[in-house]
Amino acid sequence: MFLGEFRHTMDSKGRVVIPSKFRKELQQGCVVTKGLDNCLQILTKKNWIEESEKMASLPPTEKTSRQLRRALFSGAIDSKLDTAGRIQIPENLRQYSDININDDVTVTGSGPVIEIWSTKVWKKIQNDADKAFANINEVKG
Amino acid sequence: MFLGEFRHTMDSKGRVVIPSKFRKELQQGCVVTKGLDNCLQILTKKNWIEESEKMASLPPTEKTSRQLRRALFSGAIDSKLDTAGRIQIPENLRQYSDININDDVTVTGSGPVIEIWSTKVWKKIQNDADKAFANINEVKG
DNA sequence: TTGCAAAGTGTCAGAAAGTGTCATATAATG
DNA sequence: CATTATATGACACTTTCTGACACTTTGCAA
Repeated sequence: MFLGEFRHTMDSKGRVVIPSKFRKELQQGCVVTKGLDNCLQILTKKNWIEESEKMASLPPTEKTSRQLRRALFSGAIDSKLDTAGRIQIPENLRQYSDININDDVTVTGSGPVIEIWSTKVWKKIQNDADKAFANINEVKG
Repeated sequence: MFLGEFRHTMDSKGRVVIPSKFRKELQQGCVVTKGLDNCLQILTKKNWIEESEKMASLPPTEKTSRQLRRALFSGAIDSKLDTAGRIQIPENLRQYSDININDDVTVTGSGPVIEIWSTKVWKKIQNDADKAFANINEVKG
């Protein structure tokens, strides 16, 4: 179970530090995938296998299942932490998440997965979420 | 399991570099075939045997299965990586996939198989695939 | 047959990208 | 406050990519 919010930067080689609290669970390797709203997700090996097996069992003759398979697998990458607890983010995922070299990055624990955000995007998302929350309360009240 | 998305170009002799992460599994030889949606597929020897057996067992009386079988077998070529990790794409498969000499090529891991795309085509396919993927997740969430 | 052109294959070197390690700075903990 | 752990930048090292070029093979035609 991953919890919390952490600020880091992407180093000049495209690496991001994973908060030390998260490292133990990722020791056996992890998979980075595209998440919703332009974030990246880090899954444990175990978690990934569950997700991908669902996908692999879909019939390849159907168009939507082909699409799903392609999106999931092409957007994923098998990885592991280096000795300094960092993870390498490949070019295509950097583009997807809009995180460039030396950018500020926010790493959040989100239950079973870890999410990686461009801090710029994260702030906006959070702002929107807060607004929505405020509105709900106004309506209620 | 093949994962990820990689940009390359087809060299002036019709060869494409296979990303280093994929090479180990292809060391024993591989088969290149026509895939659906104008991509090319690379299968491991083992995978090819399984696929082709499935195909051979389809009833030859049905038109679509005959078509599939012809496309699969006539378009297939037994190949191997050269010492630089490249693979030669024969003329008929280049035409099929719309990849010309010196074109940009995207190589994607798609679970059990590798797919090779003209980057132009891939961008469109990827867009569709990402949409389908986002929809599924929205519904799930 | 012989020569020529087209296509395929092998090898190499420079450039680019990725990886590992260390030292210092910063933060967390008792 | 002292001690430990963590984060970050710097740098060296390794791997991979790419383009170039030469060699081999094939098919065709003189």
